[in-house]
Amino acid sequence: MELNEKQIEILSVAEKLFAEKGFDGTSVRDISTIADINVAMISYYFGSKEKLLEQLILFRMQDLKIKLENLFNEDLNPFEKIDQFINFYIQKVDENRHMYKIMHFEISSRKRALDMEGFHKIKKSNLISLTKIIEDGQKQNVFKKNINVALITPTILGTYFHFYTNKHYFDDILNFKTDLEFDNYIKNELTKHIQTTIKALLIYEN
Amino acid sequence: MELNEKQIEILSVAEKLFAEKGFDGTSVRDISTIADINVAMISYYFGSKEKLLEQLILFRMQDLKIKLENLFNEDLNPFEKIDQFINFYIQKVDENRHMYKIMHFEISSRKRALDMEGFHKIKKSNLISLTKIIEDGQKQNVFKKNINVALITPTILGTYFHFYTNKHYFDDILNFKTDLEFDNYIKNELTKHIQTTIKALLIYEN
DNA sequence: GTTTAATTTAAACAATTGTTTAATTTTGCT
DNA sequence: AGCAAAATTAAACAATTGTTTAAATTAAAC
Repeated sequence: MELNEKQIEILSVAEKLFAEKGFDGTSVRDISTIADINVAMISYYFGSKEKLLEQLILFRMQDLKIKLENLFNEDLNPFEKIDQFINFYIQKVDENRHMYKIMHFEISSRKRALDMEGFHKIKKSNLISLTKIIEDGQKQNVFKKNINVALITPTILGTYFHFYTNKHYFDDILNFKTDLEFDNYIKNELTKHIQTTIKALLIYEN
Repeated sequence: MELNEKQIEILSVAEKLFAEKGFDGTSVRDISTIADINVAMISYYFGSKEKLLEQLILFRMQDLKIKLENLFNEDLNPFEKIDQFINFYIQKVDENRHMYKIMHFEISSRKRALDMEGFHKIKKSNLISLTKIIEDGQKQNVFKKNINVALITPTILGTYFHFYTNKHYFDDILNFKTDLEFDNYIKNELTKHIQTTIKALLIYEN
């Protein structure tokens, strides 16, 4: 489906509102008011509110596709590869935080199950990339054996999301005055924390 | 406010539905139907749907209060204390997974900001307990210096929540056939993973 | 310039929402 | 048993929901 400027504008407004107030907490009139269009245009362009969500997912899916293959050609040691992997991963997720929030906390509880397959496929592809890095490090004897790779992603993404979804709390205990401070903390401290955590886990022997 | 059996039953039904379908995705008629009561009883007992949510939070808040002080009297080394802390923490959170999901992913996006103070207070209290354990380990020279304690909790809770909220995905890649398998995996493998991760982080020197 | 198609609009639609009403039933107390 | 309070009910309420209609406007094609 070809999307014109106006349709993309509507999708962008919807994306922000869905992430902020949830799908059910957002009315089509909310969307139309902020997007400065007539309510009927949503049905006209997308058919329904539900189909608008489906289009939004399809539209953003390409952004979510994180290209990680190029990490292998470079002449980096396994630790540097992990650093780069996490840095790139968090950066991409952070850029698409609205969409990721919708994917994780909205659609998982949908009545009519939406197409999660594309999303799962991307996740699996990223999991394979990570597995390769780790196996590489194991061959070089810098990472330990018996690593459950499937649990690395929950720690990477989980740490990020927990921080992001509890913004108020961390604004409080870390004394952030502006949103920029919070964002910068994610880019620097939090990303570094996640990198350190994963690297530590990969060499730690119980 | 005193709560009778019927009121608690209503709150329990509402809790489950709010966690599953969200606050806005749950109608008072959904609640009344499942709780097998008349719709008007919700207004009669709680005043409104919003106040029902407030009561639910107050009611469950005591369950969320995790008593961690007793961990210090025992004769455990810092690693064992971390293991016990995480084990107890995850267990408590897992028991109250519905409420935690509501607290994290529902209320944070509420228009009329609800009382998050009690919840934040509990979190801060737990953070102090964890800080004591870590400082103890640092004094005994088994943990490294320069640990950002505030980022430990996001990794513990974040890993758990990411796993829990993406149940479908992990059912798929880890081949769980029943909910029990998933639950047992949390109790055993995932908890162990989190324990290992945090202990690794606490000794890892960059 | 006329015609056709695409876009945009205000209004109406039926369904669902949270809440209230007023009547009825049940309960607890003396 | 008699009475007052509490609990429960079906019905109605107004507001909001997503969606459709049919007319009006704009754009494109010839």
